[in-house]
Amino acid sequence: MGKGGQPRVLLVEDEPAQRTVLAYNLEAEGFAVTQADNGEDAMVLVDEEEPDIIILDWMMPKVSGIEVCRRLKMRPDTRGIPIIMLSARAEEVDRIRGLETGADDYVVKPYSVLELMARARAQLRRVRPSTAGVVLEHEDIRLDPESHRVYRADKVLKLGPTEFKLLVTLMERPGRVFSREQLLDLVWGRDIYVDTRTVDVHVGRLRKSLMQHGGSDPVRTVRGAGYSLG
Amino acid sequence: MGKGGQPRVLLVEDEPAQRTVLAYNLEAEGFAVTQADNGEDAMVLVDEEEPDIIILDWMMPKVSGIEVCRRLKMRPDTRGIPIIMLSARAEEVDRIRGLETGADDYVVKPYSVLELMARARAQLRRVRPSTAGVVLEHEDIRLDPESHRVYRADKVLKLGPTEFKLLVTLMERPGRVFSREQLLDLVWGRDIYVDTRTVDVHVGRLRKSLMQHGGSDPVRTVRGAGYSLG
DNA sequence: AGCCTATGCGACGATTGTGTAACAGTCGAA
DNA sequence: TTCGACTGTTACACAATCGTCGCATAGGCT
Repeated sequence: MGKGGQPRVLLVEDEPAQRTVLAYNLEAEGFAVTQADNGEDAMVLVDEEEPDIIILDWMMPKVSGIEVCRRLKMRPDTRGIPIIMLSARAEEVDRIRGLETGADDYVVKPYSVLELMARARAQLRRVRPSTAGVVLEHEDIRLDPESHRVYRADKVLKLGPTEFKLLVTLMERPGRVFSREQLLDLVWGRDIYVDTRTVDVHVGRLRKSLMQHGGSDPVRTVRGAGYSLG
Repeated sequence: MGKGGQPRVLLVEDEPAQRTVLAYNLEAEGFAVTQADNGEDAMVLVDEEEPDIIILDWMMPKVSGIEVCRRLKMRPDTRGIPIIMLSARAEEVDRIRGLETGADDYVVKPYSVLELMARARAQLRRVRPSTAGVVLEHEDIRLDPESHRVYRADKVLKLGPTEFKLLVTLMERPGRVFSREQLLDLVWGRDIYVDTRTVDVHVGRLRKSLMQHGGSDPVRTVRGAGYSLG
């Protein structure tokens, strides 16, 4: 996942009608969709877009789906990306071969769109090992991602969802200065159109939340550059 | 159990990417993990490490998972170790054969990591009834999985099946925030397609049931994230 | 100093997430 | 069969939170 927002899916399907329907539904479900209609483009887009998951048609001109799958599963940097293969019923015999090639799941046409979504989400959940278990600490601030709780000097703080994500981001690299654009990317999500000034406001809110029981301001403003923790 | 409280798990999976993700998560969940990428090593490590539980991939080079399972269940000294088999969807037909071979549970890929953890804990609890863990407790709520009964302040509560499963899930990790998707996975099951809002409704019902004799609301809503106990 | 830009902050409607009641469908027991 | 318990979905209301604006203030230049 881009860190913050929509999961990115690369949809590779040569049949335009099917691709469009699928893309529409995926977007309605909150995915950021990149489309390709052949295997060659797909290989390029994998590098450019760094998708979180790939939905791949089996039969395609030029480079077939299974070939794309095989190549991606051989590269160490792309191996981790889950791949869901789509296949027409007639090709069902090749099912085993598909999974052997490294596909993570397999959906036979005609499929239920709901089912495909559910499987896509399942894959994302499987691969993304949540930041669980790691308690972030900085000075007297303690953040537990698992329980979604933030403490300062052993007092529980109350923060909104965006403030929480913002704090997680800052605490993952204390001292590092994040530009407003970077924060928008990391906290809000990649392609979301929001004024960069909004970051200021939320930093302000985060500050207030962090100091709700007293204490000094742990957030540093770097004029002309951005913000950092400490 | 291992000496220091951590349950030891032997993880046998030949695909490095999957093994790594799983190991990471298991360790984050408090397991002591030993890894093997083939059946032969697995057999040796069973003796050397004396794991409390084994997670075993079905398909593997050399000695297959099912073969490892069969051998271990024949030896009197290893028969008692619970084995959870992992299998790709295409091999689902072999399910019966897997359980016949003696596997104690069976998880189909793609699985939710959370679910796998939950099942592993369930197996450990089953094998080790003497150890505290049979009866789940949190504050004044007591849940006895054996008798399927829930008490609060020594009064018996009446809950429906789904409410019960939901409460079990939450009580297995008090404080941890579960997203609606995770709860759907853990309580309803992975290939059931149900609206996430349904979770809200059942949480509401659980709340009412838990407070039917008075008392405060033990379920915490984490806006934008999910629910947790306490 | 004066000027210009970047930032802090309060206030405002708009949006989103959640709680809950109501409803219809399913299932099993009597 | 009829009954009752339970389910998943929907609709509505309310509250939390959001993004933007306006203006005040602070910082960095010449």
